[in-house]
Amino acid sequence: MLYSQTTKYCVMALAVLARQQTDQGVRIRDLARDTCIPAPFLGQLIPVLVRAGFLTSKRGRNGGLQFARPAAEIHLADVARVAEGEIFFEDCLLTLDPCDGWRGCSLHTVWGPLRDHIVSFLEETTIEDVARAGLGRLAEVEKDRALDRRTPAPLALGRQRRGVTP
Amino acid sequence: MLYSQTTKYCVMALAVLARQQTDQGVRIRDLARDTCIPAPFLGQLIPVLVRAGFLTSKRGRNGGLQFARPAAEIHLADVARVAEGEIFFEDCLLTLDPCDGWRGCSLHTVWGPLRDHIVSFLEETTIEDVARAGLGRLAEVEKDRALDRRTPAPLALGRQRRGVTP
DNA sequence: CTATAAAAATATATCCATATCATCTTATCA
DNA sequence: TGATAAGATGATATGGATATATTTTTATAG
Repeated sequence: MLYSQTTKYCVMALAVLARQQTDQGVRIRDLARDTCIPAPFLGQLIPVLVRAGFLTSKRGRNGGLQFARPAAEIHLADVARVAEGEIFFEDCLLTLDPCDGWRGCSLHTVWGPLRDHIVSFLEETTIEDVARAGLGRLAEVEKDRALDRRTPAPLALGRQRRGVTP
Repeated sequence: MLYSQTTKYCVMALAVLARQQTDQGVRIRDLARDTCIPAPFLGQLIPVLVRAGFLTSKRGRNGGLQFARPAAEIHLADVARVAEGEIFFEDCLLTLDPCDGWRGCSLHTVWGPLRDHIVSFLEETTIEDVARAGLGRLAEVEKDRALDRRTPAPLALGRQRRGVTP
């Protein structure tokens, strides 16, 4: 995976929250249910996202989560920086020169362009992009599921991995 | 990291080996020294690369490692498939629709192009590319090191991470 | 002011990639 | 054939990411 499960959880949580945003706060418990992130684990991710300035949280009755700034201003790169650390962006995929780490890496001509491409993607894509991109396809997915219910899929060709998120 | 440390070790080992290839076999011990991969760990990676058909190994005196096929015919994607499994290529970075894994993922329009780009890179880049790409820069790196020895670097600005390979 | 609902904090457990260690097997040379 | 040099194998240790459970703090309704 390009980045860790934890980072992915953060992206998912923020994107799903962006869809549910109202003037009411959203409870961690509900967000966990809607994202299928283990609730206690999400509960320990949230304070990180709050401290990072993405969210505000309010305790007590009628508490919950809200965005501290618009989802359109939160980029995947921001999330990755918080969840993976700055090191993530300095990563070298192809280090060759022995024992000298990225500094001595002589392969930036090979790896560099792809790396730039990846970083651009993370810098340009916002949580709102993620939240909205799905909407167009949701109906389609629903139709798909309805079909599934009527005509069972053929055995073990395609579709086997349903539900698996590696 | 795009792929795991183990995969990176495999790529490094193969690339360094491609540079040292003679009619003699190369010893695991020496390859470990030249790549700075922990020797016992490399010793357990090698049989995997042998079984995958990248290398041949010969035991006993005058034994060692050799390529089973030209380094120019081994692609990074082949190595990743062996070290990470096929799942690696089906990975979804942005799964949003709750509890449905990659199949229900509605974000392929966002993530798909980058993903294709990454896979193409892995499919097109060979071990020989990696092995040769560095050669042009080696002299430069050597000069750099010589300079370092004469004029100590300023404290804690830049260069701090020398030797770190995240 | 008290009960309650919520997030925050803390401590602990689990799992997997990574790494190490000890032993076994094989091939060659003297 | 015995000694040695090499890779193969299997058991075990470690660390960090992931996950869970428990307790503490805070805010609000009533």
